[in-house]
Amino acid sequence: MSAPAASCAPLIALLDDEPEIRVLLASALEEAGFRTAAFGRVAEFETGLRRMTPDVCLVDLGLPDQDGLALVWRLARETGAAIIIVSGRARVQDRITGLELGADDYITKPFDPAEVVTRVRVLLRRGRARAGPPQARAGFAGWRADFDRHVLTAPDGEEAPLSRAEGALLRLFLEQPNRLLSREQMQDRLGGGAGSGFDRAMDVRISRLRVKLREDPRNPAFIKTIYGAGYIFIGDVDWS
Amino acid sequence: MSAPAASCAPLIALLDDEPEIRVLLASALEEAGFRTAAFGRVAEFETGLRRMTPDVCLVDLGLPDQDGLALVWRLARETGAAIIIVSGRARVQDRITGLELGADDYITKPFDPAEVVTRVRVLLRRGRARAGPPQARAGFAGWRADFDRHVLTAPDGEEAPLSRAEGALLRLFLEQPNRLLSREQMQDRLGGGAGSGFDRAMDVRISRLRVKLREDPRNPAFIKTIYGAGYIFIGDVDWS
DNA sequence: GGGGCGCCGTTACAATTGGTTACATTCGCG
DNA sequence: CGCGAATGTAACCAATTGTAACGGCGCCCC
Repeated sequence: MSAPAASCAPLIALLDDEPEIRVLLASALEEAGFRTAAFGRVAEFETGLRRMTPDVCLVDLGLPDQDGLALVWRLARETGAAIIIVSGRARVQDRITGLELGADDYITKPFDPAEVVTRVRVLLRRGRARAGPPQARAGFAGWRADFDRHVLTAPDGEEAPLSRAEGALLRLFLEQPNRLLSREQMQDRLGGGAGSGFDRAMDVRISRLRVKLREDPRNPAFIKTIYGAGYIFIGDVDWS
Repeated sequence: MSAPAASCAPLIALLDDEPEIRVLLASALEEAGFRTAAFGRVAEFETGLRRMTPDVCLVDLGLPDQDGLALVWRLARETGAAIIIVSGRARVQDRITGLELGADDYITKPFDPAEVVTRVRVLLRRGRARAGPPQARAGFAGWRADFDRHVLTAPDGEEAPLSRAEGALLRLFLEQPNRLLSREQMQDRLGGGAGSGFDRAMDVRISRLRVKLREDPRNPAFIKTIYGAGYIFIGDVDWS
């Protein structure tokens, strides 16, 4: 959890089909010092998530264009963001279902914006507490990466130099293991220059990093490709 | 965060002055597989905390012998346990105060024990999420599916990579074994493309998944077709 | 200043994925 | 058994991805 916000204030993504509610929530959250990104439809929302990494997602369930619960399920699996459901359905069974599917909180309408802001803060508090100071070394599956010395050590002890781009990319993966990262998100984090529009640079960087990780091209062990979506690093990472 | 659970089942500490509520909550939690420790007074509760490390504390606010909010504040600072306030006070300001002081959730009376259990699970889920990848493996009839690594292992040990669509589909089946799934339900859940009107895509996906499962086309062992209705996965699935 | 060298973005082309289509097969129902 | 609808699946194709090859750029050393 704890998507380490790109720059400064935590980013809250909003999904609600009613514009007044979007405005109500967005202004309350911004007044509290958060950045917000509001959407009215599931499709837009998911497009938006490709290029940003919110810390918390606030989603309304009663959406016109798609089942909100399916979205919650996907969000819980594919993003590290905390999820708060805001819904008009107040029955206990609805709440239980939403929470079981992966939501972290469930707020029923009508709601008080101040309470929503507080619950957002609560979720961020837990996420934040975990984020330690940036470390320079990490290990996974017998491998070691040293980002100060820019060296990658294989399980058999052999060392390979990591170039700047490779190191940044590997570090990004190791900070977010087991999470889907879209190309846009990766580009954002790596500050990878203009790279607007059509760019295969990320694919090539991935490819080169895979070589140093001795990946089997047919079935990579660490960096998996999610067709049409991005990449995901699989493994237990421990920073030390 | 994430009080390192002693050994087996997570421990939930209860504090409520009404014995019936203690019993109600304790039995619901134990039925759900948790260990519980119930107390009626703040003093007893704090004594108990010296000899045990609960993963979650469920505390009632309207206590006779001490201000509950002060207790919440101490718990939040001094223990790593997640805190859920259970209170008769339903005003927004009460909830905000409790959450600001360090509670992770706030449930108002009267409550449904099932929802309390679910919210406890949610908090434990977040605490554990840090340790490693979520459990994303399932087994059935000698087969193993690893949805993080996107690998399907046959009973004879042979591994086959699962593409994204195949993995999502298989996962959907394994989460709902022995239940009829209509094409619409599956499409919804997989969040697949616009699903414009007439689509045979699902049939083709099923077909491809059957190949990897080495199904006999004449008599599939796992994925049965229900003519005119949908598909159903037959088998004992255990998630580990 | 020049040459060598490594990094890294770009391009081109091969391989893979997954939706669509077309046609064979099966099912439900007389 | 015949018929139409539903399903299985091979084949096709557009989009996406892997990666080898090329070339610009900065850097170091002489």
